[in-house]
Amino acid sequence: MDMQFDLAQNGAFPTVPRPCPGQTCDGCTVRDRAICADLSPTDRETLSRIGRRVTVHAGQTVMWEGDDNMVVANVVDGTLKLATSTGDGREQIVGVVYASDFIGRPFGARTPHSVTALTDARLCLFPRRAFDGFARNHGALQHRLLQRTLDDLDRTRDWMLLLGRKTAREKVATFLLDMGRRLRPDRTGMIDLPLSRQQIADILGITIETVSRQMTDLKRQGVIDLCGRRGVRLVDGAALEALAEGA
Amino acid sequence: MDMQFDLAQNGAFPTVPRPCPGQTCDGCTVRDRAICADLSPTDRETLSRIGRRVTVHAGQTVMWEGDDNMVVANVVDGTLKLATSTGDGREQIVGVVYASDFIGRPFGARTPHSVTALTDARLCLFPRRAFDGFARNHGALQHRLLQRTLDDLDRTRDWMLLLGRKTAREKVATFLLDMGRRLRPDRTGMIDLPLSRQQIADILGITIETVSRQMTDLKRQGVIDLCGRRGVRLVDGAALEALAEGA
DNA sequence: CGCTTGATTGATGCCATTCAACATGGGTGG
DNA sequence: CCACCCATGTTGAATGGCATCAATCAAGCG
Repeated sequence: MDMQFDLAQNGAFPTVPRPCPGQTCDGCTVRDRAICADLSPTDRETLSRIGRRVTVHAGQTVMWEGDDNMVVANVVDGTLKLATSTGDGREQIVGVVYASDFIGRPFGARTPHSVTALTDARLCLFPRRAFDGFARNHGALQHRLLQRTLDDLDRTRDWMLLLGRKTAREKVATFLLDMGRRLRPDRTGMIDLPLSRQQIADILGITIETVSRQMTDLKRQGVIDLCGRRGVRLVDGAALEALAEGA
Repeated sequence: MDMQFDLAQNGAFPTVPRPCPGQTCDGCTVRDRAICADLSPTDRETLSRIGRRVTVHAGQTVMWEGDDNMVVANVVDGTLKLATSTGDGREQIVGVVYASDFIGRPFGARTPHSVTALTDARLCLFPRRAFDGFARNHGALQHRLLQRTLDDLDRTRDWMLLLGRKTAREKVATFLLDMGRRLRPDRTGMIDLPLSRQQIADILGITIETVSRQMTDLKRQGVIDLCGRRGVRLVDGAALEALAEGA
């Protein structure tokens, strides 16, 4: 892991990322999908003044598991991973967040898991305590946060079935279908995975070699097509569905 | 699984469990730990009139994965499991709930996972839509629900590390420590597991035989002591901690 | 007592990991 | 622009951990 390196190079997070002050909610691309969507213009303005826009670079870790919980944020742009790891370095990715998602742990003293940027990303960052105070007084915000957390919990629990009970083949097939749903293919049907093999392995709870073998197997079977490191085309979706369920 | 049997015997849930009407919040044993804790007496009274007390028997399934989402509930007494399963019958337990916990999926049309009683249990049951409506208008309730959901999400994500990255030995050790924290031992230090070997296996994502082998191994090492089907004594907690982290 | 259900133990095989070599390709500096 | 390099990905062979199949054991119960 290059976390130590990131830390040395960039310093601990809250003080680090380059702020882009002066930016308001007016041009915000996620304004009506993020948790602030239901706020009145004046409330949104108030919230906006609590926070600030920052950018983080791919590989940079935004929050560390177990640290004092200082900030929460909306993801304006980019992709980040949430992860935990064992004492001896085995890592499990417990979530991947995209534009308009919310990160951090409101109403809690500790950061439950690390947050690391997979791509360059822009965040709308709030000091946690200030955000907590604001949320307590704004039911609409709190309601959206609740909805989002309930959805996250459902998805996370579904993923437990994959981690605990599915074979490597089923895991990879499920993962590819998931990506196919989330990502827009280009005109040839090719999609560009936002994750390395190692990251895929850390999501599925298997090794990088197993990911690679399963992918080439699926290619040999004509179910998918591989192109370069990150390109995949889902040739036979129905077959993938079948394999994902254990056919 | 005897789910089909339960269904045939008792009918689909919402109409089934024997109601115990007339009971109020006054003598409720979980009143100040459940989500209703922060409500004013009059609000609590209102909420109480929306719901009703029911009892369910061990083995009975309260909600079915994928069904229309009709009810939510407070657990007054007993233990229940939340589970999902693959088409071919492999099951993964995604949560275990105890007295004062909340079950069901507010603000959602579908039940995301099944809920089954592990012991006889008493529930304070609410029609989902009515509960949703009440919650929307009561920030205190919604806030507590949010807190609880955030905690659940943290715990669930932690469990993903176990499912995805830990060995059978580590899984069993972690499970036993978790039980040791949650359950009160008797004067000899013995604790009574609320789960069968099959259920433990379904929580840890391994087979019943592997659970059994790991337990007897730990016993041979003098780390734990086994007594009957459900009795365990954690003899050497420090050693267990070490094994849980991969020593 | 037999019957049933749950738990333990044993034998065997397979899938995923591990260790290792090799390929690829994106990026950089000469 | 090409050669080189390092990170990333693929492939191979061997090991081992866990699942599977199956027999035995231990309780509870009619």
